[in-house]
Amino acid sequence: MAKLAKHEELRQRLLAGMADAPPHTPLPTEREIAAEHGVSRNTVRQALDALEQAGGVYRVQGAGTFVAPAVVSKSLALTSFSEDMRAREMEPGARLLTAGTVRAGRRIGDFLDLDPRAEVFRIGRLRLADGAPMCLETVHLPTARVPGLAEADLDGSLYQLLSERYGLEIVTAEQVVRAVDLGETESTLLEVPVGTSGLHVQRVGLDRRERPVEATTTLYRADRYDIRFAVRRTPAS
Amino acid sequence: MAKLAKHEELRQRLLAGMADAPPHTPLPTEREIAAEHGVSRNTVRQALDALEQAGGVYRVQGAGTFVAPAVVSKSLALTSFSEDMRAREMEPGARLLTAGTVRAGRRIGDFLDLDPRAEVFRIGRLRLADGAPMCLETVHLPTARVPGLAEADLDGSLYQLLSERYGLEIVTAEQVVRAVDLGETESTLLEVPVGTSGLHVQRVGLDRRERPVEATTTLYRADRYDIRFAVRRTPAS
DNA sequence: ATGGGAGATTGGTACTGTCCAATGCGACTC
DNA sequence: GAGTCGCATTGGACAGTACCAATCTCCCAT
Repeated sequence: MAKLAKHEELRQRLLAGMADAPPHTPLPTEREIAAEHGVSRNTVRQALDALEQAGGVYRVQGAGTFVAPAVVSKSLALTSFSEDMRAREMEPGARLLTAGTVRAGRRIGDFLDLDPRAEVFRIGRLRLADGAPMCLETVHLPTARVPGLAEADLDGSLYQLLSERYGLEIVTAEQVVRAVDLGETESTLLEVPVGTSGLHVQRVGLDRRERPVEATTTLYRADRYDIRFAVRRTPAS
Repeated sequence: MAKLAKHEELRQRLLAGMADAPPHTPLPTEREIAAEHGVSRNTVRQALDALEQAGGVYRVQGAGTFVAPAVVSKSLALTSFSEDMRAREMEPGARLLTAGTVRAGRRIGDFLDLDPRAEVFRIGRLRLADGAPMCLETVHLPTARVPGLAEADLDGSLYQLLSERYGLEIVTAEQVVRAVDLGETESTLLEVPVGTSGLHVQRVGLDRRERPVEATTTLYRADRYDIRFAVRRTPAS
């Protein structure tokens, strides 16, 4: 059990306390929370900042802090396919299509900050949800950074593998979302009619120092998948 | 000129200073910045928090704070169509298609927290970028909250109008993104072949108290538009 | 009843100070 | 020359205090 920071533990406790409160229910005041939990108001504010960021509460100066109503969605987080599916209450699965070493090429080389001729490990998988096709996923990893990676390792969570064996922690990802017309092979694998549309997500996973670690292209079935997230007004300039 | 908070002014100054620095350039230490700008270290941290959140810098404990490389995109912000297009260096435009009062119906009533029979003002516009069709936009506003709104008001920025005349400030929005097959009328208006795919964005704009103010459905041409954003790992639970 | 103003309440901003934890560099050892 | 150990540096975490700004409430005048 890792030792948690006070503000983080407080955040979780507040979140748990809010679990079954109706929207717009006021939380105790910051000063009250501070006294009640034996921490400084700074720490309370730090915890509330995180909750606000995640869309769990909203704050109004002079009025208080309130439980936010979940209109459509919470803020987006970086998740693996498996986590994502479980959050949608579906059972994740996978079928390996291809795995091997190829040259990066212009596009992938660009994403991963590599020479186009550099070798990358490419993994193609058909991802399932509740047993039916959900998306086609193609992962690219620089061979140099994952020596000894083999097909045998591809059962479990890729992120977990990268973290535990290679010390590669992906903390940020940059994504580009597009709508595309599915080609023949894609349609066949996803079991949808040719010509229907799909949701195309290009992702570059970055480590703590914003260095690219992994590039993934995912093609979702439009009829089974959508992306939900909250955005906020940010100060100009 | 509004009086800005110190942390906000500092944020802008730091951002300006970083403008033409190559990626991974270290910023001064927090203690140095504090001394240099005559503020406390807390204030510096608050400014850096905002920059980090926006994807402008990254921090490594024990090492320093560094300029983040812009791999594909900065974090997503809530923007109007016009702002969005200008950020993409295109000239925004609009052609009014329909405007009038209709009943909310199940779906929109649900989004806006209204009775399905309540009246909403509906505005349909074809949005242009550099003179060519970019998307179809349908805005829904509760009639009760925008009394006296007329066609004549629909030239300029809708958000600005809502803010100035009705005191409705949209600070948050929840979005659902899907890929869809375009129908005949849609394709015709967007000037693309029938059956091609489009990017469908459903947005609910919320005020400071997370009350729904506006619901917008936007249908983008897949060949001209994509959505870019950064996601971060968030603590479990 | 109704409108308005005073004051208490609540989140927002800011400063000072202290200690902790991760990093990285350099000296030292083998 | 390669590894390793220790210390200075840097961001992270907290406490405590003070004052400001938006909001809400409640009482009073009309």
